[in-house]
Amino acid sequence: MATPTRLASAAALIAHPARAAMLQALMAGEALTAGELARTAGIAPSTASAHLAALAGGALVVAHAQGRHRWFRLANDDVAAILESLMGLAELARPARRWPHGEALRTARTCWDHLAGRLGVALRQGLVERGMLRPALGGWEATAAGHAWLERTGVDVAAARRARRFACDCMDWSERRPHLGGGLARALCTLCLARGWLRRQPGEGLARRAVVPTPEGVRRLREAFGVRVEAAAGQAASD
Amino acid sequence: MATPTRLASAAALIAHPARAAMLQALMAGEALTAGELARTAGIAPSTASAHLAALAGGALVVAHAQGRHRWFRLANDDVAAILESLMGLAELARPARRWPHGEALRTARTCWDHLAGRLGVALRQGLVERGMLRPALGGWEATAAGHAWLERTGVDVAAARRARRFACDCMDWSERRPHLGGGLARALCTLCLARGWLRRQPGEGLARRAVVPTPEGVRRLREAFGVRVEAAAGQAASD
DNA sequence: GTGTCGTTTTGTCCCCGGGCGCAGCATCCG
DNA sequence: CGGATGCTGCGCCCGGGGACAAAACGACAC
Repeated sequence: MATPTRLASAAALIAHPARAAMLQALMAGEALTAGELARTAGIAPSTASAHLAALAGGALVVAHAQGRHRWFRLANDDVAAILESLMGLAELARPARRWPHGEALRTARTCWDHLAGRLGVALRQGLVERGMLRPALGGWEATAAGHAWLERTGVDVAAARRARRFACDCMDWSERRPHLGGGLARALCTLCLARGWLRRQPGEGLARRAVVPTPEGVRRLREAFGVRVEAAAGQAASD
Repeated sequence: MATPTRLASAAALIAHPARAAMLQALMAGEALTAGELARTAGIAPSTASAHLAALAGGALVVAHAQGRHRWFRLANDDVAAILESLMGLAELARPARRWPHGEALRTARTCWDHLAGRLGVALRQGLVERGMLRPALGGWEATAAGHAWLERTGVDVAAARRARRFACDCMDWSERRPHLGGGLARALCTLCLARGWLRRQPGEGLARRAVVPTPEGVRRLREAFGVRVEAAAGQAASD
């Protein structure tokens, strides 16, 4: 009876609406304070504190005290992958005929530390079609042309190579097709945000995951990656 | 608030000890009746029936009525993959210093429809090292030599190719290294069981997942795949 | 030092999810 | 056709998990 119980308790950490809301917010990739997470989940700070202690105990999040704040973030990308696949499972169980989460989220969002949604899927497709990536053991590696081109574009390829995985497929929960994960995808996401091509949404909770392309971003993404995105038009998720 | 709730309800299906026990039993890959699952989970048939209805509603399992029995099995390999990764998460949270689930389970077991444990990991390593497989888009493909050799060994390669994925890595929860999943892995598992090289454990629950090599199996696995396994020595998991 | 802010601990209350037994229904057996 | 078997729906009961308020604690600012 040992293992089923452990399986159950691992899932139980995610199974609570308030904890799920916090985890969703953390899926944006940034660290958040206990107070922010409490507000996001719509519960009292004391309640949130107990939940966060449970999540930390289950190795789903890690805490980092700084001054009178405590910053929480997801423990690692494995946790993010599990959350995404569970989202996919939920979607599969009740395929919504109407997408209820706001168009912005579907257009472009972050998945832990990389890009997802239509943008993420298109990005992967663009890189592969242009011969920048080729299949490798358990994922993708850069071709010679791809490596040169990435460096020229300003991607920190060296940092990407230090990651556990350079580039791998990560199933997109809304598009049902893979987008790119791993060190390269992280570097790309960082680049787009640093250059101001994409901007994070100010909202809370799930809406926090959405990113919207700036006018310059629309142009650059088309030029650099051959990705067609619309400028910020969709409404943010109502959370 | 829509999506966090859905994430939570998807996880909640797994979060219950009784349901988790049933899912674990189904991870052996065979279909089981409602009564068997009730006994496995140690609950009354009526309770089990309610749980199974919930699992079916959540698209985690599928039911198939035949006579006065109802056979349940996991809905698909995505579900199996999610369950395995949650097991890994649980293991990560509380790394047991002593493996509490019985040696047999760790030596060789099934993971949905393919082989896992030390045997599964060694099998993958053997095939790769001997040049039978090479990396491909999102997994592995057979080399020319590999194809010929697999057919000669009696593996139903044609059936394996019809699967959604021919061969891909599947993280092994106990070994923390990948074993082989996909159509090829399924065919290999089928072969080993059909030829009597491996025999399923008679137990219930988690123990059901264990497979033990017969004396002939030990020899054949070494000859055919270069895999060293011990004959049935470990005790079955106490469940 | 004193006030404020963010977080956690403690205590208390309340609600609902899950347990079983029983009855009902379908199926197979002789 | 009657009895045994397998599964499910209904009703009732119980226990524990999670909610908040209040208070304690530590850190920062002035």
